[in-house]
Amino acid sequence: MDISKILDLIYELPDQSKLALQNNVSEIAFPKGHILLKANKIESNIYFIKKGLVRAYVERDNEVTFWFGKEGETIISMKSYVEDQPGYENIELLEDCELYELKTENLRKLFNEDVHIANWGRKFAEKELIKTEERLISKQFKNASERYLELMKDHPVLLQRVQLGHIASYLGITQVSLSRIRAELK
Amino acid sequence: MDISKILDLIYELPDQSKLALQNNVSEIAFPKGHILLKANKIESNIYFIKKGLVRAYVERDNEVTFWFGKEGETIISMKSYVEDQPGYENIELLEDCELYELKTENLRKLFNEDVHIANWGRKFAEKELIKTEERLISKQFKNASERYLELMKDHPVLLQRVQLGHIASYLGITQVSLSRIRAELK
DNA sequence: AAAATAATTTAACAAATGATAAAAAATGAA
DNA sequence: TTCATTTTTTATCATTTGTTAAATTATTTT
Repeated sequence: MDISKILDLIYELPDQSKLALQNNVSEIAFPKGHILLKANKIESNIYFIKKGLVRAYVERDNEVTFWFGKEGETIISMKSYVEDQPGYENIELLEDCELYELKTENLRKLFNEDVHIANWGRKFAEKELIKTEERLISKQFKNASERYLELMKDHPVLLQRVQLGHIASYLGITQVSLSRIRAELK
Repeated sequence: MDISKILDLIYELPDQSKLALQNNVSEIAFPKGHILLKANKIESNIYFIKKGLVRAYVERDNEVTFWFGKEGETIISMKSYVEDQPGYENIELLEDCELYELKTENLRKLFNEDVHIANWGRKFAEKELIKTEERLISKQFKNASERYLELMKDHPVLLQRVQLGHIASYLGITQVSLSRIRAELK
């Protein structure tokens, strides 16, 4: 997916503003397994996924995967981007990826100069917020089996491209529990 | 908490932009128990809490409380505000409240006219996003007892002002489970 | 203060999920 | 292909959380 399309998915910009953004974007590729962003570091870039699949996870006793990103989606260390503080997430590439890279510093400059880009940034955060809030609510009143069915319905492609251990973690259960749930559904 | 302080909590605006926002704000009060926002309706206002306490909940088999707002916080139907669609949340006042009211329509106009206000709106969504994401992650790798202790540490005031049934729902457990957890901690 | 109502706790049992270990299946490397 | 490694499933038992009902405590109304 090309950068113009990706930017439009968030919010349609006037040509001039869109060009200003695109002029700050460069292309870069990494292989499967690469760790793109590391926790406890201030990250100075954000990325848009041209091709490939990634996951965001935090390290605790075990790894907790809390987000998947595929073509058209934005990779960001929220804390770095918003508060200039070390982030909590690691980003691992689950497939070979082609990415668009944008320096946070340049984006900040554009936010202050161009009202359309500022609103583009606002829309991005607002849409992510709704998605996250809906997941939180879903987690709160659905059991693991219902959340699995919901994921199958809403994001069937993830089940084909992501190994089940990560899916289980994303659903907030152990891999063994997920296996059991899948067995019961047969 | 006065409106000037509340706006600054999100992002410090130049005087002129701040005044433009404040000029669109009016004061209004409602008693405890009032339902301020209703689910499945497009809401045309957002509110800032001058004084009081509210909760956001969705109705399923039972009620699921997923957010509390107190002095200085912003009350918003996310779907209405972001996508002009009926929202999923109800907002109930848990105490008598004094609120600042702002028409979404006017705010949208300001977003398009004033780059500072657009960035103020961006910061608001970004900060809410981080809070929501952190709660989602916490829900994913902590058990109920750990989440209760975390809430006690981070928001002790809620435990004094909110009845336990709502706290339990917010933690994603039943009231009976919360009672059991509290008994074990004694 | 007494009565009525609402909120919280306790108890007993059921259901869901976790932990550990082992087996089976799938994938990747030589 | 064969071997080694990784992923997924299955089985067993432990722990956590849910459900229901009743008892207790707190709050509100009369």
